[in-house]
Amino acid sequence: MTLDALPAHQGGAENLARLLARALLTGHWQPGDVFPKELDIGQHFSVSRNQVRNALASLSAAGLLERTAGRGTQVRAMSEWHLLDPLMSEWMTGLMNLDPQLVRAIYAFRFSAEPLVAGLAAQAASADDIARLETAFEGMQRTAGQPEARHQHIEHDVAFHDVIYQATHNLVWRQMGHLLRPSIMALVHRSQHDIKTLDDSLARHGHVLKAIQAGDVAAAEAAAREVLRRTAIDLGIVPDTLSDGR
Amino acid sequence: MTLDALPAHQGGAENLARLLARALLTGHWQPGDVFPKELDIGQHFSVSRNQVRNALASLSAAGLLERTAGRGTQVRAMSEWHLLDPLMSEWMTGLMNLDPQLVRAIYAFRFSAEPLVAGLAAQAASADDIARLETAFEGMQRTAGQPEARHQHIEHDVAFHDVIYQATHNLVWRQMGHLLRPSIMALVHRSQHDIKTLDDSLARHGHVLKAIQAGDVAAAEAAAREVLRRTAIDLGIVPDTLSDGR
DNA sequence: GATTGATGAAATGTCAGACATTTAATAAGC
DNA sequence: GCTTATTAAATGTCTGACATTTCATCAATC
Repeated sequence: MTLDALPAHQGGAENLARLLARALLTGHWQPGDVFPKELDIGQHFSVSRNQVRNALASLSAAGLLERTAGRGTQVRAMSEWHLLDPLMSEWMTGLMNLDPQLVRAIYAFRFSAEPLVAGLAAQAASADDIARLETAFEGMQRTAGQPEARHQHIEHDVAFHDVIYQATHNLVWRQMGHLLRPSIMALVHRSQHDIKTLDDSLARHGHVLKAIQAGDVAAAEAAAREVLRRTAIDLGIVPDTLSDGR
Repeated sequence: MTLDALPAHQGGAENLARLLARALLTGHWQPGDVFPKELDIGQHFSVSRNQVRNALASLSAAGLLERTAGRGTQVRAMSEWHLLDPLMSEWMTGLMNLDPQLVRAIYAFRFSAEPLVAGLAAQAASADDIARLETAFEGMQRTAGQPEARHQHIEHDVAFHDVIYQATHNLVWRQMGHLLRPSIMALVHRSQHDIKTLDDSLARHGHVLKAIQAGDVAAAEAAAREVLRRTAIDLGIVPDTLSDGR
């Protein structure tokens, strides 16, 4: 893989890092491949070696690359990636063509964890949390079925899930919510087609809201599971086969 | 807080980063405090500005610091820390005097998540996973009650928990297992005092092993919950009050 | 002929200094 | 008193040189 296939960049080491990271996340390089050397990258994008080094340092910190003095820079396998690094999360935002294997893994995680999280939220949610959850849900209702408001609808949907993670009032789960944001966004983007599907999805979200309002742990878990089943159907994933290859 | 109270450092930007990170993690600075400037740090530790900048870049990436041109470097609040960043995990390894609030938050997370993880492991564990789990358990048994082998006992204990996360065969949970390693280590260190406690802990671990061997999801969840209850008792944590302050 | 050692090229890592940019405080001017 | 220059101080950036690590090549020696 060469640099020529990549889009131009708009200046700034962060932009360069994002650009290269996205190329890696979408599989433009294979694990074990040698990555272009600093000077070549700098020349190709017309940036200083400093910028390149800063960008590569970020990618290296995220486990996407392995750099060793004298040898060069190598691309690491997906199992080495630091999926929970906030940088990754940022780079993944808006990426619609993520590696399918990665999408499945993240969905599988949510499918196992989110019911539990909803249950914790039902226990720990404050009045503020519930108000935020209601706002998000009303936003989803208001924008449902309006093609011109699709973007807003997705925003509300993602916010709904995020609030649930926040409502656990646990530092670790909260981080998790932030990190999953882009993945959830990507999943939501892929699902939700016709009106019928959308209504069903909306109803299932409503059940989660009601359960959390009532503080009913078991109901919240069950309702969250139903929301994710809906997502799975939309994505064409069979829930029985969620674990990664052995 | 000044730099004078910190230990000397052994060269290398990574060591410097770890040193400063640990000072932050153990509360040597308060949120909002201004952090020493690059040149002062460099002078104090006799390292180049480059090293300092690299170290500070890491701390900044982990959410410990916020750097803004012209103003300086500020210390961020714990809620802003990227707890799931692998760097954090590395910096926390071996730290015995973590902030109590942080210890509680991490334990609360494990208390909620680990039963689920054990259940997933019971579903997905391969023969290799089970073999590793048995090895770890046997190691725990072999070194139990021998004060001179305490370090090894802890290693086996941590390995036991790690294997469970690995056995889910899910990329995200696996990462989680790696990240929690140092925290688990710290928790295990604090617990396990007398023989009686240790025997009880060992028995509870054994139940988890048996359930996973049998592929019994519900039993694995219940057994993992019992292991964590034991830990909670040792730590003096009341499981009912696990959610963070509202 | 195989092993060892010396040499050199090529990559990343480090340093030092100058300069740019941002921010905030201070002084000047109306 | 308010606005606007000026200045100081911090982080950010660039550049060129040098250091270090790694690997390949080739030669020397046994």
